[in-house]
Amino acid sequence: MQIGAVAKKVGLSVDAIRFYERKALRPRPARTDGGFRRYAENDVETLEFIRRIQALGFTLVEIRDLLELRRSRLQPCTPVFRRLQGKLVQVRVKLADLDRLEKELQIALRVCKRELRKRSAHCPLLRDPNPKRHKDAK
Amino acid sequence: MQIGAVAKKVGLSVDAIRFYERKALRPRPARTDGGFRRYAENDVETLEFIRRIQALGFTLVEIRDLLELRRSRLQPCTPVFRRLQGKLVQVRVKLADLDRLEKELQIALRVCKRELRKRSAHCPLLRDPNPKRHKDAK
DNA sequence: CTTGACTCTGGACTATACTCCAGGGTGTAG
DNA sequence: CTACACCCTGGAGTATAGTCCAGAGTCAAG
Repeated sequence: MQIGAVAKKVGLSVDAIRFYERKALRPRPARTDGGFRRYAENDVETLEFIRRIQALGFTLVEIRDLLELRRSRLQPCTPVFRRLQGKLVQVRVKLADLDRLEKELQIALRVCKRELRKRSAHCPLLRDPNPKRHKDAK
Repeated sequence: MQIGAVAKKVGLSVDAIRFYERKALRPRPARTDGGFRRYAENDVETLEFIRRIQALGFTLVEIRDLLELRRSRLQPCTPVFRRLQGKLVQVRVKLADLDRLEKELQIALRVCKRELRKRSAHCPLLRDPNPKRHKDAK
């Protein structure tokens, strides 16, 4: 199978596959005499693995690391488990950040809405988007 | 006040302030004869505004747009309100994405944990991280 | 006038995950 | 043998929000 066929099969672009190769995500590609990459089913599976792991929020660098584990005969769960936990922590931190952000936006929207009801022309957020603070210092 | 003092005051780097200027986030800076930027209290407020809005998740391009509203004499709430709503929608989309991601990771972790209890050496995630799918097609 | 702290400009660099391109070679059907 | 689809490489470009740098000039105090 050549690269175009593989790309179609796994839903990646030809460029992306070559990119992964440059980034050492893929081992070594077999070549024809003319220099064309030749892929086996095995390679398709690896690429699908990459896509699945990426969907779990892992970066390409992290995926490279997981692929190394995958290549070993012994494929222990523990290191995978640890990495998943680490990623879960990261995701939860981001969730907390976004949650805080959402609340801030809601507060700002409430301020705005109040002002709109008052039919006042001036938006207080353009002056001081944080209604809690008063300037008096310095 | 020169740029270093302003930077200290608002908690930005000197480079960041100059960067904002290049990106047209700041109007025009007054200069000394020697070419040094001179800032007034007014500029400090604008920079603080930028920081606050950025903390609400707005990009520099979006902030530039808000700064324009801010510069107008008439500072109507309605366009600000609309922008805040748009941003809220964006944030909620991201929250939903991350939430899905979190659940996926939890599923993967459960699979892993089960395997660890079985004391099996091989991690199923390295083979097929998505336990729902079976390969048989094609 | 010298010194030292500060500032100036333009451009290169960081990270991430690719995409797009030119200019050329390959594979295969007819 | 020709045509046409496909493939090759290396490098540049995309977006975001800055940081870091060299080499040069400026400002204020002593």
